[in-house]
Amino acid sequence: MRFWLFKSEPDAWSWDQQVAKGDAGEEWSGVRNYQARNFMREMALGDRGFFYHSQTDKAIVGLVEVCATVHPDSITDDARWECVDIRALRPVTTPVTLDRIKADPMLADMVLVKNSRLSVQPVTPEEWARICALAGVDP
DNA sequence: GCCAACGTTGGC
DNA sequence: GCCAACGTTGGC
Repeated sequence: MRFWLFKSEPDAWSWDQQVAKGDAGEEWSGVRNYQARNFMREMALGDRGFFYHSQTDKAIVGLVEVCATVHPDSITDDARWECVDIRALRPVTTPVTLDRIKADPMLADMVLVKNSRLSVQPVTPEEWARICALAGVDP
């Protein structure tokens, strides 16, 4: 199993909206960046991810699971763009903020820190375990 | 609201 | 194929 991070502006698509979709999940549509799309192509069913709120919160607020592998993005006819579906697994107990991540030597190399603009990004198993511990949530 | 970083587009 | 111009993102 691999680990990922999905970034969203809460004004556009929030954790609460994701939770409201239940186990059926929702398309992670709207990604228009090749790097991000390529990561989604690598995702397998059951892969886990962090749900990160950019802009206002700047924090990881929940855990998600990939519930459909890559398929055409339904909101465009442009065949270049594909996406996966994700569903909410559980919320974190303590949101892990960007400041907290930057302050942690174990997390200093995260893509979130190195390339803040990439909206879908890989997370290492070590980073996954560390952030789950900080968040007070089962991995 | 500003600005830096970065990705994409299009002219050559 | 290069590179300047432009648009977008996201932290501050």
